[in-house]
Order: sequence, then C-alpha cells, then structure tokens
Amino acid sequence: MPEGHTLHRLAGELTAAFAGRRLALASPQGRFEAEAAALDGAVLEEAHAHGKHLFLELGAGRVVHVHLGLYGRFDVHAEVAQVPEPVGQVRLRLAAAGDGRPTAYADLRGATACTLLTAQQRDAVVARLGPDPLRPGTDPAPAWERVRRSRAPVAALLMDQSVLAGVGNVYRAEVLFRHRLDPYRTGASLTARRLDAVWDDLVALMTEGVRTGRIDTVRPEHTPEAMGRAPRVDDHGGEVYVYRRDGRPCLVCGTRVRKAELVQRTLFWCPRCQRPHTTRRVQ
DNA sequence: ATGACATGATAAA
DNA sequence: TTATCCTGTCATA
Repeated sequence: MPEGHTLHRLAGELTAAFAGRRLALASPQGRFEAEAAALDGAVLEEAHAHGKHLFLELGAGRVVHVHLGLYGRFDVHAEVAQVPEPVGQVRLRLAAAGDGRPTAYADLRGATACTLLTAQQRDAVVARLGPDPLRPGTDPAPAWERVRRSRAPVAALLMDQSVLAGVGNVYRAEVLFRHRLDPYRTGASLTARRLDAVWDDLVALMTEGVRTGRIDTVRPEHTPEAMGRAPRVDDHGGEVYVYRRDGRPCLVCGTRVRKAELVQRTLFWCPRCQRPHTTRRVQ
C-alpha cells in the first residue's frame, strides 16, 4: 500500500474524521502503550504527510510520527455504530465518540515507525526529505540538481527519499516506462527538460493516486477496455505497464517485461521500450 | 504447517 | 553488502 499517495490520502482521511476531536489513544499491542496513555484525551489539530511520512499534530508540540514501511497499514473507519475490539496486532488505535459527530476509529499495524516527536524533531525529519510531488507548489529543482550530478542509475535516484520524497517501487517503475527511460541510465545523462516532464507526470499520477487510493498509470489506449484484455487482479488493484508484470508481454510492444534487483528492490522494465541510450547521432 | 514475498528504511559489517 | 524490523497473504507441501 504505502507510497506517498497512500500517506497523503491517509492524512486527509484522518483529518476529516478526527480533527478538532478529543481522541482516545491506545496501543493494544503494547509497543506504543506509554505514549498512547500520555496522549490520551489530546485533541487532533490535523494530520499531514510529507513523502511517506505521516504526522499527527496533537498540540503543545506533540507530534505522532508514523511511517508504514513496506507493509504497514492504517485503516480509518470514519463512521461506525460502535468501536469494536481490536483484531490482530494493533500498534495504535485512535477513537473518537460521544461528541455529536460520527463515532470513528483508526487502527495502525505493522508500521516501521510510530513515535512521539517534538515539533522540532518533526521538522528535522521533513528536512531530510527531497521535494514531494504531492505538495502543491513544490519546486523540483533541488531534486534534479542532485540527479544531474549523480552517476547512479536513475532508477536508484528516484527511490532515494532525500532526492525525491514519496516515490516508491511502483511509481518508479511506471514513470520510467512512461518516459521510455532505461532504468540504468545515469542521473547525469538526463536533460533538465526530460526531468521536468517526469516531475509533471509524477504530480499528475500521484495526485490521481491520492484521489482513488490506487496506482493507475496506463494511458487511455492501454486500459483493459481499450485493449480488450482482462483487468489486472492484484492486491493493490491498479492498472500498470510493468510493475510485477515480468515475463508477460509489454502492453505497448509485446516484448517480455523483465525484472532485476536494484538497490535491494525489484525493478521491472521493458527492455525494448526502455532501450539503453546510445550516443546521439549527428545527421 | 511452512515459506516466500510485499508499494520501506536503517544499522552494522 | 548483509541483516534486521514490522504484519499479513498467498502459494506450496
């Protein structure tokens, strides 16, 4: 679930369900018990996200910092008859009830981080992150300056959160495909124009991801309906070109999609559409 | 029942 | 570069 769009969507859901309300906080699983007890009864000012980091602002300089990691989940139930018993390993439960608004609760599981920070510490976390395509009005220049100075593969740079915040393994693979970029090209080999196009695409794709809660990256002519093919059945449900499609035909050219390990993550790409760059020929 | 794997990141070696 | 953490799901036995 969790690339940047998931966290931004979550921030919106949590704000809508809980902002301005007195919260009951608990850690049924126990790992956040002391903090939850200390925060119990606090009022949520707002939840916001920066890249893959989520922050719950509880006032008086108290900030709960959440990072879902690879398989964390934060399930928000905005309108329920009553708050049920927790199921499984619930690290943090938020609940609000009895104030005239709908009874709501949210359960956090499997997170890599759930800690109580000061406002200053929250700022330090944010300061380590590169530009986030999901923050309106963000200037991508600092990200691209780093990319263009690097001989690392562009596929590695896109996943580096200090370069660009919020892009994960799915958006990385898909945006490279959409721009016909060989994942192994170095950052330094890319033009500013090309990178601006990638940024604009990420803004559009990820904004759509926040809206729908899924990652859809195929153009209208490559949807299942347009191509008369079966829709993807998958845990995250979006329609994509290459992510986890290794061994299957590329939706554009029919070449088998490849996969390889890169920086400890699985990379997917079409070796034909994303052909290695050769020296430009003079006409 | 068991194991591999997952949209992530860190610390140690 | 490897090991480790967090939890759930799916495939295999």
